[in-house]
Amino acid sequence: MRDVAALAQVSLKTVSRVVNREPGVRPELAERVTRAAEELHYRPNLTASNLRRADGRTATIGLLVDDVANPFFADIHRGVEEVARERGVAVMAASLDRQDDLEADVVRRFVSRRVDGLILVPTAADQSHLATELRGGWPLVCVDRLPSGIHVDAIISDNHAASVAAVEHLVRQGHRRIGVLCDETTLMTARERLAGYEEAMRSAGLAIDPELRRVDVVSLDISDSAVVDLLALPDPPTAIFAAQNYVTMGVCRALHRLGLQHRVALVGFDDFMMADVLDPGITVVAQDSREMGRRAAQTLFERMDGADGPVTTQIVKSTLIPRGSGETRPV
Amino acid sequence: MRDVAALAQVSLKTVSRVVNREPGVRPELAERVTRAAEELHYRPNLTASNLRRADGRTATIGLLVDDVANPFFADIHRGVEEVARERGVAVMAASLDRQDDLEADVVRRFVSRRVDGLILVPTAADQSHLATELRGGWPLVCVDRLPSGIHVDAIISDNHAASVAAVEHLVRQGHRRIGVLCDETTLMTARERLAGYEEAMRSAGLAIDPELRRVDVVSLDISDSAVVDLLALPDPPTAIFAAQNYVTMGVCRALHRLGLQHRVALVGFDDFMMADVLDPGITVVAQDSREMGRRAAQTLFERMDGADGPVTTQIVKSTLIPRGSGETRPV
DNA sequence: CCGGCCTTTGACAACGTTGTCCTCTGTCTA
DNA sequence: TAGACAGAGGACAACGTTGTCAAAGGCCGG
Repeated sequence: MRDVAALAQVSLKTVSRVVNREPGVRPELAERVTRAAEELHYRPNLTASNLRRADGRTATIGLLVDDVANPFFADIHRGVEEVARERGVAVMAASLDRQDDLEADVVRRFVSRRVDGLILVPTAADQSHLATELRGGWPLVCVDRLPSGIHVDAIISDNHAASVAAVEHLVRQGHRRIGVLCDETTLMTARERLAGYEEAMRSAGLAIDPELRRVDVVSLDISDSAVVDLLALPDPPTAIFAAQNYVTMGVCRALHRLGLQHRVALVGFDDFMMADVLDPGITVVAQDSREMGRRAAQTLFERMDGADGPVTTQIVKSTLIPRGSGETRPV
Repeated sequence: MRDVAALAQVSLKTVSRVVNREPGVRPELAERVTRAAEELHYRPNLTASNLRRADGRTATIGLLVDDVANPFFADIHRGVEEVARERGVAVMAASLDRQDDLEADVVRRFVSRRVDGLILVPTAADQSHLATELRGGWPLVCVDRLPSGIHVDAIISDNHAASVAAVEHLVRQGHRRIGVLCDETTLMTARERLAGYEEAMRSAGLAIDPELRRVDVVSLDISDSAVVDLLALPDPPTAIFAAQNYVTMGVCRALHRLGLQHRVALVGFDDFMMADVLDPGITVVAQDSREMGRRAAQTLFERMDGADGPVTTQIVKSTLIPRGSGETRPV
């Protein structure tokens, strides 16, 4: 900037004015500055600018998810990015891999970088440690899972209702023994979906057999073998409710390998690619993850802009998409 | 920091020393500073620190891909992140959506933020505009596609060889009319894979029928309808080589809908989830995209650390995984 | 022709850190 | 006991930018 000022024979401040399109510079002078900047390939240093600026904004937000490579979170990421891009805000993404300690660690790092706000998919069982970290109202929005221990805006799916609908759908096909596979119940989504399953079973007057419930299904492989297990029971389930994307995929794999994909019904939570191409097509509860990302970003930006209304929890509706696997009738 | 210094009754510099673990502070004093920092919830301001620091590093790198939600790029992202995390470096990701002008635009933005380096999946047909932007040796590494117009490190797949192998695989099953679907040929990967197809056809003594070649297949839907088109030809192909992940998925969808998945052979470039569960399993050339991301990040960090050896192009080998669809014989 | 006002420009301090260099204290050696 | 020396801590400037304020110049009305 100093060089530009020297070349254009003006003061630093004038260069600053031209670069920031502030009014009150003679067009002729502005032109001279622009040319000098061009010639020297001048690029403003946003870091320094942020430091000095009154609002101290860095035009950067942080996004913390389980895994940026998981299609569900990648879609959220994409939604966040779409909104952020419009405002010229950059997104720093980080994968937490469900490591509780990483959550606090990464948040601290992002705070050190003075991001303007954070979007978090809560991992740890308790987020109260963030309360001190974010005291003084650092904007934070949670997505996918509600945080516990802190009171902030959140965007989540209608986990409970959608799970009830999914299981009712299976009941309607005549299933009475319905298995359920879900992730660790420390996760709010897993708990809600499990609760939805149980409620639907109860209200249909069906027994809740603990044998048919498998929790801590944290990977596609574990899901696969859990299915093998379930189907080896003396009185195996005739239908399965898989409460998450990788879990559903694991069930698919197992059923196909066993050649039971047309015998055992399946409804999965969260849509995934090729679910419609498989035979039978996989009936899923599709979450609009991209929209969740968008809403999270919008909410965050509103808070950053000073919105101080009461904390909200937005629920994004999901849709049951029947494709065949959920319409299989019990033998 | 000023407050911490005041509370601990030391100078700013001493706080700085303690925070950065510089030697030469009495343990007792250091302890006092640490306690004060704790009490005031002091978080160092990395932005200011970067501004002042000798090396001017921001511990941030930029990643520019087509789309962060595309599983292929999401995996690259993940690979980059893994390496970056070890070094405490944050990753800013951005989707370019193949918009040529965005490439220059986003690079400029990242340069303004003074990222320490960039990892780019080249979108525009020509990257020479980056030469001026990055003059003076701003570290840049390209992934997936070679750039043109600039000479920088790159990590790519063995597109040509792997495509030859894929098509030869089909030829070996007895196919003589093999269709090929690929993306826009402005993309280096599409060109290379198409060239591999043609070479394999030629060296097998097979005619290259332009009717069997579809380019500009930029989405799953377009791929789907291209397949319908191809199979409606008077002399349709008995096998298809799909040169990209979404393209392959589109072919799958079309074949399944038409009920021809066991009649028409298929080999796809790039693996995808559920490819092994479909019936038949989809034979693919699997790229190790995560490894590509890792290597890109490693190479970038080496350059950032001052490595000034000759510019390299690393080729990450891909593997043909036979799963059934590629072993279908012609009728 | 003078005083007031508006427009354009620049000088200077400040943002929150760290690099440089200096001072002070205490210890060791001759 | 004096001098050298090492270790600990602080004062100050600087990083690249922007906010504040004042100065300079031109224009207008009286």
